[in-house]
Order: sequence, then structure tokens, then C-alpha cells
Amino acid sequence: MPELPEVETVRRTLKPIIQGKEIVDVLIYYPGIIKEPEDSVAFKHRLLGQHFTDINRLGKFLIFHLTDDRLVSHLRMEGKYGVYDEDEPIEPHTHIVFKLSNGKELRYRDVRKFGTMHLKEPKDLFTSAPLNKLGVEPFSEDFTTDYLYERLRKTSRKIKPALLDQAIVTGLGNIYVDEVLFKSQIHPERIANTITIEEAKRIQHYTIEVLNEAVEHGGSSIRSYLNSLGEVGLFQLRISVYGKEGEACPSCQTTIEKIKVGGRGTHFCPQCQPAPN
DNA sequence: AGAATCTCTCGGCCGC
DNA sequence: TGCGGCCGAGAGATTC
Repeated sequence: MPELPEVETVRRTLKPIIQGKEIVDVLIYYPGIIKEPEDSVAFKHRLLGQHFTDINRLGKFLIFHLTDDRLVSHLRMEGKYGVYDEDEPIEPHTHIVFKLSNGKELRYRDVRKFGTMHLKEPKDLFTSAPLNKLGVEPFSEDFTTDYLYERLRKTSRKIKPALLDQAIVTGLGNIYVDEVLFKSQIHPERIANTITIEEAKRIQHYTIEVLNEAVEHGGSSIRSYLNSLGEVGLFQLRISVYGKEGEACPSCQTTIEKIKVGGRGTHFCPQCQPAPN
């Protein structure tokens, strides 16, 4: 389940492999991944002859820089990229293949076909879907305690759905939100506009700390995530509450509970994260 | 009108 | 073995 640290790990592993390579053909096995342009044949023809010049990331989105265009890619739950030799057999669930000038292929695989690709002109990149409504990056200087506090103060939703809202902070997903709220000692069902400035400061601090640490460890290999070299991440060894229902809290030994918040499976320590009234 | 919530996408996996 | 329900990010629809 790629969140910001996993996407960042993919970006770092992929960049040196594909930078400077030209797209000489595109094979599309499942066009549903391609959301823009609507016509997947047009998608292919716009890409032919363009070179990969860079890869950036915004939140959980990968942004492939090409000679003329930008390819915005979201992995959703199970999307993965890998670079293969062209004579390697196509593995199951391979949906898009970018044939490169050096005989290699950049392949996109996605068991559940949830991932998306948008091909954009650079001028439209941040002013149209899917990047136009994103909030701040956790690693940017704009992600301050004051920013977070003010955004939370304006919403009556529970804190967990508010932190999952990519229009507030971009990059957190289900795993890391549970970890951040645990470290911040805040119950996931607290109403966002009751979060104090001190609590907002903890959330801001631990968001950066947890995500940084996860990036350093190559992300978390929960479910199916592997980076683009097929390597597992190691951060799951450091996870405190996500997927740990029934186990002892690493801080106080109380049994970790699992509930639903905003329709999402949510893990927390009832002792360290006291329930709101 | 704006915010909150619901629906839909998909297929492996789980429990019955 | 067959089958229905579950999971979940984000967009768009719907409700409040």
C-alpha cells in the first residue's frame, strides 16, 4: 500500500535507471489505467520519441518528466514499476510497458488495476486534476504547526479522516496516520477542531519524523510493496500499532485495538490515546 | 454554497 | 468448491 515513503523509494530507485532514456514504443494491455488523454492510442503516440529527463514526487504521486510532457502516476494500493530486459517474459498483471531505447522496458504492474496515469502538458500540471487540489507536502517548509492547526480548526471531521485528506497534508495514508496519531498520543476519533495548538505541534512533528524514518528504511513492505529493484522495505519492523490489533502496545503493554473510523480500519492504544468523552 | 459523506473502481483473500 | 463480503485512494456524486 504505497504511501509517501514507498513512492519516494520508488522514485529514488527508478530515477537513475531511466533518466535520459527514450520511449520507443508503448504497449497497453489494460487501458483503464490511463485517465488522460481519454484515448489510450493518443497517450501512446504523444509519448513516442520523448525522453525521461527526471522523476519528481508530490504526495503519493510520481511525476515523470519527459521532453515535452509530464506523466503523473498514482500507484494506489498495489501499483509497481520495474525495469526489465525486453526478452524477459511479461509477468501477470502487467498493464503498461514503456519500451526504452537501450533495450530495457519500464513496466507498470497492478494486481487490482486501481492505479492511474495522467499525461499533462507542463503548464497544466498543477492547475488541473489530479494535482490541483493537493495540500502541503510534509517535507516542505509550508508544513508548519500553525498551518496544520488552522486547517484542523476549520473542520468538524474526526482527526483521522482530516489527516487522510490530501487537500490538507499530502502523502499520509492509512498506515502512517495510525502511527502518527499513536506517537502524538491522540485518539483517531478526536474532532479535528478540538485539537489544541500543542497537539497540532505533536502531529506536525511526528508526521515529519515518521515519514522521514520510513523513507530512510525504504518504506514498509506491508501487503505487496516492493521497490523498483524488487527489494522489500524495512520500516514495517518499526511500526507500533498498524496491523497490531491484539498485541501489546510497545509503550504501555495495553492491548492494541482495531476500530473503524471514517470507513477505514484504524489501530490505536486505548491507554496512550484516550478516547474523547 | 460549502462541507461532509456516499459510491464506485478492482481482484486477491478470507471465512463460511 | 463456490460465493459473498472485505479492503482502500481518490474522484465524482449526493446529501446535509
